[in-house]
Amino acid sequence: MNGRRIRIKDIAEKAGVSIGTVDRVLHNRGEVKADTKQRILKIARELNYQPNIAAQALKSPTAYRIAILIPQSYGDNLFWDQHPVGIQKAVEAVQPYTVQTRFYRYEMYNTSDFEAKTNEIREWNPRGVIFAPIMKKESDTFCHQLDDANIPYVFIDTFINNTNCLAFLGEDAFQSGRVAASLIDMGISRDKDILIVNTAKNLENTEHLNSRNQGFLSYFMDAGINIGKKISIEIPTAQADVVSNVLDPIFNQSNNIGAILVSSSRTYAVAEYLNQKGLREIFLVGYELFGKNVTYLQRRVIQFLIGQRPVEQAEKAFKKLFDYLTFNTIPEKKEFQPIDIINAENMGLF
Amino acid sequence: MNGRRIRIKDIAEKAGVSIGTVDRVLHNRGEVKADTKQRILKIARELNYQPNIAAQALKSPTAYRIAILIPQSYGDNLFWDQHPVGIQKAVEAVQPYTVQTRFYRYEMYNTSDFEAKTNEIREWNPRGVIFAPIMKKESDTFCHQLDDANIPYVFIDTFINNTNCLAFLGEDAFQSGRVAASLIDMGISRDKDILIVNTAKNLENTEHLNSRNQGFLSYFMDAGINIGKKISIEIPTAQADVVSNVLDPIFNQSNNIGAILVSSSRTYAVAEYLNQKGLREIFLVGYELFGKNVTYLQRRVIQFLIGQRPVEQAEKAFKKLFDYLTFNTIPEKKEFQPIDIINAENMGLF
DNA sequence: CTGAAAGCGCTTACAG
DNA sequence: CTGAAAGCGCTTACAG
Repeated sequence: MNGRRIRIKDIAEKAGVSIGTVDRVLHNRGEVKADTKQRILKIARELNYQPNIAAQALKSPTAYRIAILIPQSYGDNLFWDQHPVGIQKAVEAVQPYTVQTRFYRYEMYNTSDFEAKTNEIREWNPRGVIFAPIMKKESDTFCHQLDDANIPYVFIDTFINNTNCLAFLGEDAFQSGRVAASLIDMGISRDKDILIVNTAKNLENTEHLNSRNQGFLSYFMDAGINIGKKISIEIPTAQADVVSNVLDPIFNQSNNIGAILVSSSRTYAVAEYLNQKGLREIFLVGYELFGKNVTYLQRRVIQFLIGQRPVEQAEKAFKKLFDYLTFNTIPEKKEFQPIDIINAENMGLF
Repeated sequence: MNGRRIRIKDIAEKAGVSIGTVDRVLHNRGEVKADTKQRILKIARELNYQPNIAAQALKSPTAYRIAILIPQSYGDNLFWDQHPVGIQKAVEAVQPYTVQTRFYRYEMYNTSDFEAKTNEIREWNPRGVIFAPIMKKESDTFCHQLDDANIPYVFIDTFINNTNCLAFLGEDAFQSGRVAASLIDMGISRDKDILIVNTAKNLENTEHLNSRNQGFLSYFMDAGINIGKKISIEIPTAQADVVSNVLDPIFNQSNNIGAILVSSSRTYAVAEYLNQKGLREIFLVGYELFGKNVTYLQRRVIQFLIGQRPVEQAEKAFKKLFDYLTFNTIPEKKEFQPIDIINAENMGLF
């Protein structure tokens, strides 16, 4: 932190060349004799040269174009409205660099809309892309297109294999299933059954809901003490009548269910049901702190929500992409977000 | 984000003056005719002028001196070694500005050492100070000295009233006591007793341990279902023999204790005791994720740790001070950190 | 009270 | 293959 900083000029003097030549070497802009190049690099290393980013930024006020491709909010589910907030924060944080962001929001599970949006992005020709590859096959195609165009991309929320993504920021879904399990295991007695509610339309295409389920079950294989049944069901949409149709047959008869896990952010739909039916003894655990989930957590209909900090997720994704574009920093490939355990007592501070 | 940015030059042209004059007005460096001043300010506002911080930073490589006054680590307790990490991150984040930080670490509860360190700081004459006002009276004195010298300061960890602190970053101690209570309430049966272990030498001087205790008890007044006794005891130091001396009389006889709350980061000391005694049925909750606490959490001797993100705390404190010094941004005065609930399943991701 | 000029460290044409 | 010069937007003496 102390002492005067090394400038290009210092390197140039030591090497007996001009600053232009040093710059060429440092940026690999070629056309430098091999041995002067080596000499300069050696000196730069020895002096531990770090470019002055103020000067760098001052010279290049060209705005980076960054495209962000994420789902629309749908109905009560405002999960995806949190990411833009994070992007905004990250953009402000990289001042004095200027950045131009554009959001492309596709309809969830609508593959043709997804494709339309990816085409718009390619027309815009951004320097980098941040996106949530919820639909595997279509995302794969988009990755290839970006690879061909030499545009780096960062995944958020969901990870898919066998791509050249620069990085991934998201939840360790398997582990978050385990976290949910550990809370339920503690909250209900040993012999009670547990109902697992999945709300996705098409589970195959949403790998991380699967992982949450697997993680949840794995916990009871090695660490949990609960020996009750684990019953999986699916609720296609969050509408009240649909929820009732699925849950009534279970709860209108005698049962041994002590807890429910909702593997997605639509936990409020089940909370609504339990609340109306007066089933307040059920220990309910679900995902994501926002909207109606907050209300039901506060009213202690939901016992715990598992959070994955979507704002921070987007913020970090942007930072990684930006650092790559600006400083050529290769980020750690996979970074998992902390898994937040949130109940009525600590919710206010998130 | 779009369009060309307004520069001083643009304002100067519109006002029919030179850029020097604009600069004088913008920085209140006086000596400008009143009406030109008004004209320039008006234009700057209309054009929504924002200085280019790259250019600003490039011109003034004068490093801000920031002093950080926090306790030393002591024994196994590495809590205060986490804050320097946060400061470091924050300093890197404000590049291209250069900052010179100096850490002054006082011996916990040693008032004369604290005073010695505050004198050293005043000799160094920093632009701002970040400090943990653990000892109320001595901290008060230091605040007055800083006020007189016109040096802004930010509190971390502990808040004290009636000072001119720029901001406070820390835990809502009362609420974190409630969080601990809610976990214990869920983890043990209704009629079990709860032991509250306080480890500070001098509770009066450490207000936030008191607040945690109060919050903990308050939970059982309004939300908790546990009706067992709440027994408070004090353990002066974390040494194994001292811990045994206090706890043996309790656990060597028949008792009804189902859970222990340790109100400080020295939770590991109690975990060590429980582990050695084979008291694995006790539900143990304590504070701070580091060192031996981590080990015992992993081994499920500790059920939950409450965390307050010390790294992030320091990071934010620095940012607030820096933004004030650089951009004159007045921060929100009191900002509470999120209260993290951490168990063996989500600990790995923090 | 005000303007003109130098310079922060870098990058980008341009000239050789 | 290399150097000299201009300029990014601001601040800081200096001259008047």
